[in-house]
Amino acid sequence: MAGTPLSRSEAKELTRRRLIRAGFAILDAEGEAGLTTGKVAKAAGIAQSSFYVHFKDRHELLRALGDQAGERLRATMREVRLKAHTAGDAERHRDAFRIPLEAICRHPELFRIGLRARHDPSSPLQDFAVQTVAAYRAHLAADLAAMGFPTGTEGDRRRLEMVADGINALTTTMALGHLEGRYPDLEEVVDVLVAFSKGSLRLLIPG
Amino acid sequence: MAGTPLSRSEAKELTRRRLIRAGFAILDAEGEAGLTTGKVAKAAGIAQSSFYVHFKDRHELLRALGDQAGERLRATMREVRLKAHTAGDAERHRDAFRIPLEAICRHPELFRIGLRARHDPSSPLQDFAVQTVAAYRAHLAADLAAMGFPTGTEGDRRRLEMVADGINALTTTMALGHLEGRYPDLEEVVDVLVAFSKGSLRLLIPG
DNA sequence: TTTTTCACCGATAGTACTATCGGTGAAACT
DNA sequence: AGTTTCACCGATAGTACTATCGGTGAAAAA
Repeated sequence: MAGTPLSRSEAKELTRRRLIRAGFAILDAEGEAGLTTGKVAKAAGIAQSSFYVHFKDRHELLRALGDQAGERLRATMREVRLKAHTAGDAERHRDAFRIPLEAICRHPELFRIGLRARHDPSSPLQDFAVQTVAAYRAHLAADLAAMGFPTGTEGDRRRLEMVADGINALTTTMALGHLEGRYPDLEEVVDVLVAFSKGSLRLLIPG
Repeated sequence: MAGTPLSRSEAKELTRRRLIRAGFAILDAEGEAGLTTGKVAKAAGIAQSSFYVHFKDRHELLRALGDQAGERLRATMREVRLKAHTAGDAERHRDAFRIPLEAICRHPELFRIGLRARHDPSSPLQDFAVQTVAAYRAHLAADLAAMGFPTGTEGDRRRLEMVADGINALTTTMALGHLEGRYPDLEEVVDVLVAFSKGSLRLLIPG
């Protein structure tokens, strides 16, 4: 190992990153109840009391983890979406399903944390998780609107939201099944998602 | 109030029921982290220490709540399924979606507890929740098989499971949206579920 | 009536955690 | 060089909870 002459601020930043990394690992393995200042600090190689050099309190670590999870997910989505642009047009439809799937599979721990927090009223991350899902649902609905599906009446828009909500839930569920090893072939998962969505989109066609 | 001359065992049973009822309320409102022996006991009107007259420890209460939740859900499903038998054949398909929806809406707190536990590794209810979902998925897949969809190859069976998994997720999501007030019309929810499933079932048809 | 049982109580030991405090040594200024 | 800063440490006060214990009075058994 090259002796790394870290400046003080660099060393501090490194420790903070270690705390965040340990926080994600513990959150994923043991849930929010298992995330204590002592455990994170120990996993990051510092004393429990030194935790407070980096975070005001336990709550602030959770907020930081939530923010970072959202940021990473957005970044992964963006990155993986770039590949879609290079694909042929016939593949575009399948890509619309494969991209979120890949984003989820890239960082399953973030995904699981969000899933858990969403239904946990004792979690400080609940609002964040609910908002993230709502934003994704709205994003998907907007994409469908851009594809030409009607949005004239309030009923139209609600239908669009329901379909978006459904597609989101399906993607989530299939990704979970894939991660658990039940659906090993990602292309087959895309097949199923495409089939489900074809039925729902037919509902949106006017007349 | 008629002075109720309860026998000792009747009084004990009543207290136990009060503890369970309080347990459900707290679990739904504050999550598993908020469910302490002190809070349940207080809500049931007894001292914290008296909690241990009825349960060996906190864990045993959670097990009891899990068992009872499963039992109640099964009972509700059975009850609501009886209505389907009286309906005309044209309505049978829609009933297949409406029945689980109504079962969920009848006891949303049990449903939310299960949803939360499923993704929480720190929850003693996790195994129970995961098994419940797996059982429901298998049940649905068996129903589809009975409807004549192919189950010859392992691939066929996996497809069937994926579709069942998807329908389950959609039902869950739509019920949640309905409970949150986003999809107030349950018949419209059924419309959307039918549309989604039509697409997926087309995938299962051989050829 | 007398005795036993037991659901409930208050008190408390034990545990696990949060957050604060004063001290320390090396890095970063002057 | 001397001085200051500060990331880290161990110790600890404070909090919230779990689970146990001996005591009490009314119901149940004798």
